[in-house]
Amino acid sequence: MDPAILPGMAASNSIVSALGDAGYRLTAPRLAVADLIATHDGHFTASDLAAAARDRRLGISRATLFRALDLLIELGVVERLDLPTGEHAYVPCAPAHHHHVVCSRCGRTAEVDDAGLLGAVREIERQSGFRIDAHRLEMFGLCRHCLARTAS
Amino acid sequence: MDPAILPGMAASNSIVSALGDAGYRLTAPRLAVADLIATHDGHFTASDLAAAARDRRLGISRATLFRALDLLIELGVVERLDLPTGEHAYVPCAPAHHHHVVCSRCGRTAEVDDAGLLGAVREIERQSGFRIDAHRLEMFGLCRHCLARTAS
DNA sequence: GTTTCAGTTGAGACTCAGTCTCGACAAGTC
DNA sequence: GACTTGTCGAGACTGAGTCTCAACTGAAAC
Repeated sequence: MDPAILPGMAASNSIVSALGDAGYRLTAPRLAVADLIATHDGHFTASDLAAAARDRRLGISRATLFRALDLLIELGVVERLDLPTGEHAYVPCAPAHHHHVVCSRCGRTAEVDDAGLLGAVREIERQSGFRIDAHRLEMFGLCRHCLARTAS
Repeated sequence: MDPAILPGMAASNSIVSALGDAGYRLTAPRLAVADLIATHDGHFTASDLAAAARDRRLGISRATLFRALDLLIELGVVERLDLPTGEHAYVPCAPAHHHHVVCSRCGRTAEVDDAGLLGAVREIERQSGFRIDAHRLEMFGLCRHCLARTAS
């Protein structure tokens, strides 16, 4: 194990506690991945994460990184997004059902709750004759900060 | 050019007219791709399309297939979906803004219009402080046919 | 009819995200 | 200490999608 990975570097972090609560071992590579994710402000791609791990000389292999990501997706603390460009990205988030708004300029994301969407989905169910079991809404635009910067 | 590709095989087809209207050449490979897409009932993946082209011995290269798909996406007559499995799929559709409901069992898709979604998006805009320029809603469930089959 | 030229093609190499396998290691249990 | 189970890194592999390049096509200009 690479000495650069030290448990404790990301002690206070909801991702770590989600791992622990679910009964998974809090190994050094997992803590390191959790820490990398926690330091990201908005969404990130798998290769962003791999590059960050390389920069910090964490010595985490690609396979381990993807395994950790899968685990965190399964636990609901990370979600996979599909950007309009077709790229896959990941965002840290709360485990409850919600949707993401992604800033097209800086990559910041915000989580939003239902906000009347469920009504629209029920209406669509009625229109289409489908029984809708799952839905995914992704929104893209400009965040508060980028809007302010554009206006000034 | 492979003699199996004969223009006219897909004469009456909205995809073909969209190509023509946009000023693109109606070449045999493009007509063949349009025809392949038109014969698909629900969504399909790029490799489905490649396999179908191979079965019919159309002699269309992968690059040409992807080029044709890109073109049709640009024209808005085909849309790219992200299935819950993480796979990319494509669906033929109308160029106007709409959303897709995908049957998780048989793959059939239905297009639905806004149905009150815009109100929800405005509310989310207010909540989050973002200016939302684009959104994508995908819904997954069971279509009328699969529901009936399940019930019986 | 010939020439020209942009648009289009197929072949195949390439990239990149994500998966899989395998042998090694580490922690907990007996 | 032996065993079991979970986890690890290395590296090969897969498959979608892209890129390049030389060849071809067809419409327009001459």
